[in-house]
Amino acid sequence: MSTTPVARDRRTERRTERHLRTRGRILEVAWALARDRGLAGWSLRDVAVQVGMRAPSLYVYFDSKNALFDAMFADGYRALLDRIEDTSTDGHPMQVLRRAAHLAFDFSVEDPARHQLLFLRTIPGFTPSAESYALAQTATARLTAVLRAAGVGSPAQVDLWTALFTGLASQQISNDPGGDRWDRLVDGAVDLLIERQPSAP
Amino acid sequence: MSTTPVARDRRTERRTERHLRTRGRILEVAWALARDRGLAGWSLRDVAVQVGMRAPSLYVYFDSKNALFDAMFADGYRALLDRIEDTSTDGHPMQVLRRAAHLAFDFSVEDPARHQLLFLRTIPGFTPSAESYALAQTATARLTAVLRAAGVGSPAQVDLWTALFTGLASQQISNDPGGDRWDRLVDGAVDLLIERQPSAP
DNA sequence: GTCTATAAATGGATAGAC
DNA sequence: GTCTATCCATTTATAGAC
Repeated sequence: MSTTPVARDRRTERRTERHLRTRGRILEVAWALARDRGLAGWSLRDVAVQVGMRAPSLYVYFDSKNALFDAMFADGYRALLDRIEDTSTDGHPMQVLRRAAHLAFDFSVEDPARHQLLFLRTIPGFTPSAESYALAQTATARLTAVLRAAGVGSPAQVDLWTALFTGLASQQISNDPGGDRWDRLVDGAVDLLIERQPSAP
Repeated sequence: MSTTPVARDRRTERRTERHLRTRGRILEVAWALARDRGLAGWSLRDVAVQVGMRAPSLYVYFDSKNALFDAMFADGYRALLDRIEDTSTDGHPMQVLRRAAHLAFDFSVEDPARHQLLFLRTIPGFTPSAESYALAQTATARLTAVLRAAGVGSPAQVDLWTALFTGLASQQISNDPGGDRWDRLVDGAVDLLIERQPSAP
């Protein structure tokens, strides 16, 4: 058995890697259950069963259920950040704003449980950790920068923008799940915001 | 002891009245707890204690916890209907729409738990009964009629209107509770929708 | 790292006495 | 109508063997 520091580091590394992989699996199962039964409709036991272990083993990877919620919160905002990075900011400002609007709308509608966790406050007793919340602020800042660059400049305009498209998504989720009744209004909503806003020059 | 049919009816009436009064008290306590700890943050035991009884006694008044949620759902929409009826539809369409917008916004913001129960779908396993849902539809129809009369005519416009002001309220609740960051945007949002330039200083 | 066992609390709901 | 007693299920979480 190797006992040199280097060999020990390698073992630790592999162990950490495996640990992180299992953590990721747990996170994925939790998301699947949340999507399937609602954000608050599952227990740690349910997660454990689907991962292939017993509930107590989960505590090796997460300190508590709220810690798992926190990881989901961070994971959700990381996904949003990725989505923002993957979205082109090329073209006419109007096109950029349309892309941004659909990005926000689709991101919420495609996963109502995630929408609920990230943008609503519905889990009694859960508050995101400082680290996770910082991630949320980063995502918000990144989206704000895109909007500013496309002419939606003032903080008030950004706030209105946010309210409008999360509002459309919320209505779509609650009142027409699987449909497109509010989806069809997204482009028109962008037009409304652009045409009415005083242009820069 | 009186045994005539008339006397018996009077007793039944009083008993029913008392029953309804107790039901109302239970409902009020449930709302208070929901406001205080979140819509999903209380148990039937909690309600019973604050009403001054034990949990099993609640079943004389409600068949299940979901039945209590259903009563709260109906109660919330009745409150919204009352609010609509109490709001004047006099004056310039612009004034009417502003009143309607503040009505919707304030109704949500002043009671986030009610907003969550009525407008979001966050209680796993709860679906409003047909009767309660009919009440919701009545309220929606009533609000739609007000908007139509004030010039927000098409269904798409009404949908956009709804999304916008519930969206503003949601943001206010989640991101600036107790503040007015999104409250200040309500009047400007009305201006946007009624095809006018934003109001001058 | 995973398990069994179990704590310890909580929850919704029912039975039956009074 | 209200109570006690209790069921029965569930849940988060911990202790400790392997």
